[in-house]
Amino acid sequence: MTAELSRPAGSVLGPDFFVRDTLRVAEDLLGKVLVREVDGHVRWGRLVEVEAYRGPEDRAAHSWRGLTPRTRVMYGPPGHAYVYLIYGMYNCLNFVTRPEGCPEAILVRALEPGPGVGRCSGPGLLCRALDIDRWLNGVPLVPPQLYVVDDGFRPGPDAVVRGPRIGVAYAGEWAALPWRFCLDGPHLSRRRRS
DNA sequence: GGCACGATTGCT
DNA sequence: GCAATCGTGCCT
Repeated sequence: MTAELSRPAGSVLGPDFFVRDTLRVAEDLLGKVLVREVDGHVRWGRLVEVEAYRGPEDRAAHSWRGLTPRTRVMYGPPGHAYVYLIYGMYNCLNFVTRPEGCPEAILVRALEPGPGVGRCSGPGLLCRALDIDRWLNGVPLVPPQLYVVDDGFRPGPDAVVRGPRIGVAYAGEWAALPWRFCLDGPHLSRRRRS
């Protein structure tokens, strides 16, 4: 069987999708399918948890400190992967949004696992499950390596849950903004508080 | 060159 | 509660 046959059917999201307002893109990403292909082997999962980061004014965003070697990709064109190493042991995957020169991105925090993907709640484990590391930093989100597909699934009107972003308590007032978007279910990195 | 710390995770 | 583990950003 070929890689084509096991790819999810649908349209690939391009720069015109990611260039829009970052909060809007984050919400619209819920339910879309993240696809990773390694050596012709396809793995995918449905996006159920993402967070918006809007620099340089957003103190929680890496781009808060401006243009540095690490944040260069965030300043680049939309529809590219921003991957960084965290705590020396995990990678985190982001999608760059907004036009070139506007350093914003969306952190991918959890997937509903599809074929070839084990349970992977949390940005570090998700990257491990999909074989995503910093060598993919800066690559465009196009087939076959790494891309996002709209397969027609649409969350129900009340399915989207918003809340404060995880792990950014240092960011002062920015930490409280409801810029984490989830589809409630068993695959979130942290369940909604009762 | 040195040093503090992190958009995490799992074990005590 | 805390250690693992290392690149990044800021300081000297």
